[in-house]
Amino acid sequence: MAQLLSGLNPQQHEAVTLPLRQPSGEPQSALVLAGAGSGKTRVLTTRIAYLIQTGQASPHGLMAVTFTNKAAREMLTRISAMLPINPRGMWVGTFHGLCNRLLRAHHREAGLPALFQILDSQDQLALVKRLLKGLNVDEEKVPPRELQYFINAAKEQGLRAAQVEASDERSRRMVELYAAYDEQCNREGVVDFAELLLRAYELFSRDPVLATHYRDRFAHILVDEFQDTNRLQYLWLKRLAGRETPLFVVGDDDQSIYAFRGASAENMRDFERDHPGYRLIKLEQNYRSAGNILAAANAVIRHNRHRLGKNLWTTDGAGEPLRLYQALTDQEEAQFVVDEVRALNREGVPYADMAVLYRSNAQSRVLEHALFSAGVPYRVYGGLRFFERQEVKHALAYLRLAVNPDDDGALERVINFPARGIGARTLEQLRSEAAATGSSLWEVARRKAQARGQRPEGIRKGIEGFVALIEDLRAAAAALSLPELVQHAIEASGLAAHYQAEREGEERLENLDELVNAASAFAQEAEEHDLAAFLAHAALEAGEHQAASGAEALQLMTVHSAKGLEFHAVFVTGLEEGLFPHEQSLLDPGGVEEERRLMYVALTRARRRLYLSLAQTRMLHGQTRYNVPSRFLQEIPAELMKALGGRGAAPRTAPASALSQNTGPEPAFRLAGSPEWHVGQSVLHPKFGRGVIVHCEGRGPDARVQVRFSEAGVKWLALEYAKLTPVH
DNA sequence: ATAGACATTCTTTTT
DNA sequence: GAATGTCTAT
Repeated sequence: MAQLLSGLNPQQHEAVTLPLRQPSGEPQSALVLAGAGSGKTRVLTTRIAYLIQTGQASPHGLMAVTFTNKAAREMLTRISAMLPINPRGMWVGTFHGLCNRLLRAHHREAGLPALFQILDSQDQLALVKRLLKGLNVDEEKVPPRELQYFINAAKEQGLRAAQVEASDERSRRMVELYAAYDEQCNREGVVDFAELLLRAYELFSRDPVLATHYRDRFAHILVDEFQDTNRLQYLWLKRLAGRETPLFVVGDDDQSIYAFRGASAENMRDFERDHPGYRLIKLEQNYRSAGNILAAANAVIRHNRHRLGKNLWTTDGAGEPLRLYQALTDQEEAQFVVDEVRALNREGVPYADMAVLYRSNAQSRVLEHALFSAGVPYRVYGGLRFFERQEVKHALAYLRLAVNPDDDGALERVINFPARGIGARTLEQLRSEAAATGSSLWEVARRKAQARGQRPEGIRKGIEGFVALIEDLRAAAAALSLPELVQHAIEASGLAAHYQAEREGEERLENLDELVNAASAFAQEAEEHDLAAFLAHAALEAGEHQAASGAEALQLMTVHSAKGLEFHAVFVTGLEEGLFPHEQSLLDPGGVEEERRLMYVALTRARRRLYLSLAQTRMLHGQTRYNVPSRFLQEIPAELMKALGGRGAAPRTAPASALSQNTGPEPAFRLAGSPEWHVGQSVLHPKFGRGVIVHCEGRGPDARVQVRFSEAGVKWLALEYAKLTPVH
């Protein structure tokens, strides 16, 4: 025990050993405000170990919820390092993972088929599109993305279609479509991410006996990254916790970076209201970063209003100054990163202990190019994930059909991939018949195949072939082991042959092999190893199953995915207005503050060395943009920073103080030297050739011109995207 | 029916 | 620039 608690500072100690009851007998809830690098995960895991070791909790009676899979894994690893217990049976996981577990166990009570499938956002969008098409709704009128967003936003508030208040015509329409969407999901036996939570939440209201059972079981609920929870997640927690269960939540309002996804700062306030006598513990001592880095982070975050208030400090020295580099172009910025990274590596810093951070994934390309040319090993997080690759999704779709052939989404995805002569017309027939009879596409297809199979000339092709294939897979699912089944599906479906024939198919084949490997790994590790569980795993954990995670590689990632990590040296790149803070964020009220929190997260990832860089010119979406330094740079006291000179003689860097001159409050994004377009002007387009402007319309990003091209005729072009050059 | 050209659209972050 | 959707030629 002493060993468990040794080395904790007074606040950490208090959090870990906080009694479960208040003197009054009320449950003692706690809100631990844990600054970056203040030992948050340690407190959480040590408390769990402490509760178990002192007999105040059993591993079985405790639930710990995290936001990401990464955090859940880390927590499990640390717990099993501290305690001689098998953590597998413990309820430690993400909100979605735990809800999935709950719904699998009680699918009947939740009104779900035993083998319900999980839609990731891609699948969800596809379903929305299919729905709109089926209802003959013009995609111009109701953009699928907006509907998807509307549905998720409602669900994340805990609202079903019938409960959404619709004031105007448009929202009434959206609500109708939301209802139709849910019906479609039910027909297909599929569940989207938000639905996992909403179902589990409703399950407890609908089934009081079950609710009581779980309330009695989980005498302890601990929540990580509380600032990132949304409304529904909080409601779910409250319902599960009941009156008698103390909630132990850990969070940092300054690191709330998912408000855009419905994470609600309100939850922090509601927590205070809902838990009278709760204990507030602030962890402010930072064990990660040098003084200057913390000073910079504190200085930046101070510009936010409505904070719960927290200031990081350290007993460490000030350390080095932050290094600022202002490049002329994004390529030069990338080169700078390459040079510094190599220099640091020569000094003995392992590549894996350095990270390059950026605001958006699109920025990684230039960096990757420079690193690749220089032969620096690197690894990119995020981007296209393993289970999101098209070949993997195709294979998974076949497997999903083996589990549940009524899954129309999966069926549409692969009924003609690889091509087996089922074209748009055939599919259209299937669809209309399915709509008319209220059955799934699979049922219609099977009926058709049977009817035709009676005819003597029934050669197995087209629909018949497909139906036979799926039936074969269904039979195989019962007979083969998981990896064997995956292998069989890849071959029997023709996917393997298809990609073998394709010139660029090699990598895809490798990924399919990797899928078989993933299946055998899953079968070995997971407690449940049937196909349905594997498919759920694929949906919930899109997987960093990224190409060989080279142990000794520089880490490239977005600031979002860097949360919770730390590195010896960190490069925060692209510190430009419009990029970071992102231009989209400037529109909504809390946007800039969220960006600032993001900046705070970025800065606090560094232990010893922190680089800040920007480029005056950047190629983005095929356009050159001329950017002004980020406002966040001005918020860092100049004396903490040292401006680095560029290579060569040209004075291409500005001293820190110079940064403050040209950043006004204006949204500092403009297209440099963007010519004044006017009617009658001659222009050159890379594809359409020469033409003359005949109409101008709109301003800013919406500006469009109509051009009469000598070859290509008359076209409307959006100035923001079209690569038009003026001709004089 | 299908592949491939061509055009259009959207570009923030993720369970 | 990429990914998706649409049109066209086979």
